[in-house]
Amino acid sequence: MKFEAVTIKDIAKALGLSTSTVSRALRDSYEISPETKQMVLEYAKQINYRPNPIALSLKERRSRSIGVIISEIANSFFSQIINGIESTAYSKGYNVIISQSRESYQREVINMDFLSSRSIDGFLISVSTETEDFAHIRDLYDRGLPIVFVDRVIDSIDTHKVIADNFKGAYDATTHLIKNGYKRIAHLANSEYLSITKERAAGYRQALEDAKMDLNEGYLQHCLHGGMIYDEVDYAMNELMNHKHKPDAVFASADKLTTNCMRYCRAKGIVIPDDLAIVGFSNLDLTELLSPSLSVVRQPAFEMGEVSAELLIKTIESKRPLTEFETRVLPAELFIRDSSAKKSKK
Amino acid sequence: MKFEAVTIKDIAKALGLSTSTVSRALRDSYEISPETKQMVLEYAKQINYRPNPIALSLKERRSRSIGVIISEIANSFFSQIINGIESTAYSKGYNVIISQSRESYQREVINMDFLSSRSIDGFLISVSTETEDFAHIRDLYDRGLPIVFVDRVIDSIDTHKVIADNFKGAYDATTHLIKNGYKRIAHLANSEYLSITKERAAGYRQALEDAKMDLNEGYLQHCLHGGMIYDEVDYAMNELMNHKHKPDAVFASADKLTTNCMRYCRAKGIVIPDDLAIVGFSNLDLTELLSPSLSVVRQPAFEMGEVSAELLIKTIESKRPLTEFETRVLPAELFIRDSSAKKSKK
DNA sequence: TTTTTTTACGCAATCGTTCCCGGTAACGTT
DNA sequence: AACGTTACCGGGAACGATTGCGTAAAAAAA
Repeated sequence: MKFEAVTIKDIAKALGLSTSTVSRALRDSYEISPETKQMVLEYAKQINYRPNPIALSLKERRSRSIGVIISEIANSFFSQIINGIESTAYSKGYNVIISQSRESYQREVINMDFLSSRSIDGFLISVSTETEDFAHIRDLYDRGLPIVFVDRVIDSIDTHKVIADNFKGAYDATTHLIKNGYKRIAHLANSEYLSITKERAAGYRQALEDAKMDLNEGYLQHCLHGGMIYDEVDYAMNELMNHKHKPDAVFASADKLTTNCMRYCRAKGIVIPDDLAIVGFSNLDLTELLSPSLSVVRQPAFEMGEVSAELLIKTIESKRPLTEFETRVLPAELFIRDSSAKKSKK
Repeated sequence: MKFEAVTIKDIAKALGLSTSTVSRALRDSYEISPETKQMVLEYAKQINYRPNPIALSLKERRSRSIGVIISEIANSFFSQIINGIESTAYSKGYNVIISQSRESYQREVINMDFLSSRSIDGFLISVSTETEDFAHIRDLYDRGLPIVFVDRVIDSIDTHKVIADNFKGAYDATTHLIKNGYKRIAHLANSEYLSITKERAAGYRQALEDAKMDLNEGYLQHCLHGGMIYDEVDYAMNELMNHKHKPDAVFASADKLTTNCMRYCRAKGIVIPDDLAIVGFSNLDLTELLSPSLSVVRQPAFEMGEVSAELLIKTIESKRPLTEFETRVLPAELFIRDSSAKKSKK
């Protein structure tokens, strides 16, 4: 099946003009007489002419579409980021093509390869939790393809970056637990490779330090897939709960980590927050409906998407290669609910 | 910024051949000698040649990308559908371009217009709750653009359709409430325009009828935006709870309707399921973490996405316009949890 | 009236690819 | 020797749009 569109040629033929004249008339060139212009414009509107974007892309060697590499859209944080991206992209006439790595390095490489061969003008990337080797990204970067990182950035690649204030978010969350009387605060962390993991762990450490509390290295557990696989959370939580000094609170540093931690507690009969308090990074919009309602650090995902798309499009449309790049840090906010209620004396 | 790709011309020049020969060698044409073929293939691999998809699109008059129109990706049901779509689309070499209507008719029209002018080979559509007039869809359909409906279909347009068994899902959910002792079962329904609304309401009615229970018309409340706006749920629930015979159970027919119904109960101090039992259509993956855990009718969203993408691509790639269309009905499954526990005698 | 300038348009190249026509060898057949 | 086959390859026209350049006619200047 095919559906034939109207071309500039059809207009030219119908009006007895050349294609160049029609093209110029449509672009309102000065060297076309007002009468001709009006005639063309009217006819074009009448037959609902639309310039063929593919022909334009070929001519201008740009596709007006950007590729987005994220772990998965079924994650509130990322779906909100995408909303932000689409918002600015569409307003500037760009298409958005989304591709999910599902926290797999291999899929990330394959997807980027696929998209980059499909004439993408630039990439918006949040690397997978498994990604340790950046050759596939550096490769495209070196060939001059505009790239902007969101959330999970790569320090060694010099380009625009948009992140939340992970350090402060983690610091605030941990400090909140401390103030509410928790003494043994564990950290259920994301993959060690990720920038956000390091930043959040640093905030966690600093909070403990500022409160003159010792960091028990056994309280730090990493999950390579960011909690996407329940078993890794199960393993990590078992490690924590079998510790000789069982923690009384957990600071989880990702959406899935937080919810799967709750799942674990349900399964094991651990009462939140009496047995174990929980605060986690999460952008879920129904944390208050959970049982108990969940205290979270929330990132400004929509804005992050907007800003990163703006920066990417700016890079794409700049005449010459940029040399100055910025890193935008947006605030993360702590929402206190029941899962981290003041510690009960018992 | 721009990044220059290798073209067939570069290969031709480097190897002293014509572009036609190179093209044919790459496509393994019989009229090219094995030696030439190998030479071209080797060199192409060496310099990492990738055919320019845009040039191909122009030539073949197809873009190998499909447009998806849904209400919003931040909804588990739709994000799962998209996963299914991407899964088959990517495996067949198609790009997926997603566009969200956010349950707005106007946005749906604008987005479809935008995408159809961007050389889409076909559409996968789940109409918005507001969509009552189908002219924008019929228009494209009449011009021969392949279209497949998912979930929310339009009866009057003859094309492939993929839906869940809404009637049975609703019937099962309602029957389950009846069996658990609930006598006054209300139905919090989606927009009246939607096909799914009618199908689910029919299942609800049938279940009541089969149980020899009267349908109280006051128990049927519609929400024009499928619960996306809290206030409409608030209004509808107030109508229900102020009914002279206050219902003791609610069957909600959409994801957001269900969760916002819970929100309402929280806000009003209505205890679930003691004061009001709830069963709803939902594809949330953390219904068991809610308080109380939520009984749901779950749709096979991923499969629906897969199947619909398959049907769409089949339509796109068929040589002549199809005349026979199928409607695939996939099973929906009821998961019973605490929100619809057996009615307590009190 | 002649020359110059301006106006308004067409020609053709271009983007990267495919594919319809050729064309030219080197054979084999009569 | 003359012709037909076969194998291989190149030229060039598409696909739809833009754009530099050329140029006819009209207008302005000489």
